[in-house]
Amino acid sequence: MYLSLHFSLYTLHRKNMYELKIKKCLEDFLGRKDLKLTVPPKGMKGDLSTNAAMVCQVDPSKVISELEKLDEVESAAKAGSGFVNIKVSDYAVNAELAEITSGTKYGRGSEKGNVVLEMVSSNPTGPLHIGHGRGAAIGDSLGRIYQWAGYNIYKEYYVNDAGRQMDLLGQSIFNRMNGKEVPENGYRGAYIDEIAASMGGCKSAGECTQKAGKMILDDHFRVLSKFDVEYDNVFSEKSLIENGDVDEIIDTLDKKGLTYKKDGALWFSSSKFGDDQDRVLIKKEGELTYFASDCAYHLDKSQRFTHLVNIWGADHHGYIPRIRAFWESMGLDRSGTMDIMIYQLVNLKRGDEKVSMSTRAGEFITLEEVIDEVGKDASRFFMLMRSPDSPLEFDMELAREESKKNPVYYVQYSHARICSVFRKAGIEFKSIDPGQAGGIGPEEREVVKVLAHFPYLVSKCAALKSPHLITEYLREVATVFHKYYDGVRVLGSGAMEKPRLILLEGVRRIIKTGLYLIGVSAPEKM
RNA sequence: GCGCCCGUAGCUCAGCUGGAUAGAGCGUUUGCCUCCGGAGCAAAAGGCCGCAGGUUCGAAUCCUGCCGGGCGUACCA
Repeated sequence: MYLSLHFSLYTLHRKNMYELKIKKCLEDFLGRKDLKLTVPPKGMKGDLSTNAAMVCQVDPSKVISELEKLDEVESAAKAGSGFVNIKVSDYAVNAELAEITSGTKYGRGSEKGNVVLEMVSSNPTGPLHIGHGRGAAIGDSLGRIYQWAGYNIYKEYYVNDAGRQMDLLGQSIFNRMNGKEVPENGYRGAYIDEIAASMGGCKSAGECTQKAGKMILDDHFRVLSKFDVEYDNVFSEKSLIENGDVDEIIDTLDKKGLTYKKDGALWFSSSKFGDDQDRVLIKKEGELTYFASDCAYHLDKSQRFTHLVNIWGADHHGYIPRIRAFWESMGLDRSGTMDIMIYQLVNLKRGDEKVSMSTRAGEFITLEEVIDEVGKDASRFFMLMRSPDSPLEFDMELAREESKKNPVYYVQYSHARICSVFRKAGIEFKSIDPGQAGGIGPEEREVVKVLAHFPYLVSKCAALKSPHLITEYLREVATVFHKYYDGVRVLGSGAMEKPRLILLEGVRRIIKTGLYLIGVSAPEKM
C-alpha cells in the first residue's frame, strides 16, 4: 500500500449533541467504545439505531431501559434483527436546532496540526485544463474542510521553473519569434504564438524562458483566482537548486549509502524502500532530474509542517512509490505524515457529445473557457459531484442549465428561497432568539434530523478526504427543505411562525456553510 | 507483463471502518400552480451490486482468482 501514510482515519468522527449523550450512555453502561450509533435505513422506525445489544450480547431490554432514562430519548424499541431503535425526544431536537442557529461553530472541529496542501502545481508551459480544475476544486475544498475540522492550512503551489521542459518552452517561443520551426518535442499551438507576439522580443532563448514562464504562471493564478482558489505560497524549484538544497539532499542520500553510479548517471536505491526500480537523481549529462528537486522540496515541507497532502492527477500516480521511498529512506514517516491523494481524470461532454481533449490547436478547451461558459459555481460543484477515485463526466450542457435538473441551482435555490421568506417577512434573524424553537412538530423534526447530520458529515469528509460527500449531502438538505416548504405554511402560521422561521434559518446556515466548504456561493436572490 | 483506480437501475453515480427491505439524480410514465420564489412538490416503473470461490451468525462492503474498462509503467513531469 503506497498510501499508508494517512492521517489517522476515523478518529475524528463527530457526533451532534444528542448523539454524544446517547453514545456516552451506551459506552458507560456497557463498558466499551466500539458501539455504533447510526441512522436506520429508510422505512425503519426510529431516529437512531444501535447495534450495542447485539455486539455485547446483552438483553436489549436492559439497553432500552437505560437509554430511556435520558432526556434525549423519548423511547427505544427492539427491532427484529437485534438492533435497538431510538426515538429522539422533542426536547433534544429543539435543543439541536437552537445550537445550529446560535453562533457560528456548529460542526466545527478542534483537530491540531499544520497541514500543507500542494495542488495543481502545473508546469508553466501551457494553459490550465479541466483536469487541473478538478485538482484545484478537490484541493481547495479539502483545505476548507480541514480548516473547518480545526487544522491550520497552508496552500502551496510548487513551480517546476527549472529543467528541460522550461528550456524547451523558451526555445520554442524564441524560434517562433524569429520565424523558425519549433524544436523536436517542443511546444506548439496558438498560445505559443500569442505569447511570442505579446512578449515584445527577446535576445535569447533563455530570456524567453524567463519571461514566458512568468507570464504563464501569472496566467495560472489569474484563472485559479477566477475559480476562487488562492494560494499562501508559490514555491520555486529553481530556488531549491540555486540555494544548494538539492545538492545537499543528494549528498545526504550518498552518505547513507543509498546512491550509486551506473551508465554515467547517479541513482537512488529507491527499490530498497518499495519502489519497483531505482531512480535517477543526476542524468548522465549532469542535469538534475525533477525527482531530485522533488526530494528536496518534500524534505523542506516536512520541516515546516506536521502533515503534507499532495493532490495529484491519476496520470502521476506512478510517481508515488519513488517519492514515498525517499520519504522512508529519510525516516520521515516517523516524524510526520505524507498523504498523496490521486484523483481520476475528467471527460468533458456536451449532452451526449464528447468534447475532444486533444492538445492540437482548436480542440483544446482550457479551464478558463469552462469557467466562462458554465460559471464558477457550477464548475466547482460539478467537479466535486463524484468520488476522486472515479473518472468524472463533466456535462457542460447540464452545468449551464438553470433548472431543477442542475443540482447546483437546486441547492442554491433553497438558500435564495429562504432569504426571500425573511425578506417578505421583513425580519432579520438577529431579532429572533433561537431558544424559542420549542414546540416544533413532526414535519420540522424530519428537517432538523438531516441538519443534525452535518457535524458527522464534515468530519467524514475530512477523514476520508472526500469533498464529494458534501455535494450529496447538500442535495439531501435541499430536498428535505423543498419538501417541507411545499407542505407547510411559514408566514402567518400563528404560534408556529417563530419556530418555523428558526428552522428555515437552520437550513439556510447549513446550506451556506456546506456551499462555502466546496467553494460555491450561496446567493440571496437568483 | 507489472502497479494503481473503476465495474451497483436504461444513463451518470452514492453507499464499501461488514449489519436490518441496496439508494440518489437524470431519463420514462402519471399527478400537483387562487398559496411565503413552480429554478418547486408527490407517485409509479426500473437491480443475479462484473463472474467464481473463501472468511463470517451476517458480504455491494473483507480475502483470493478470473473477466472487462481507464491510467501509469522514461536518464519527461
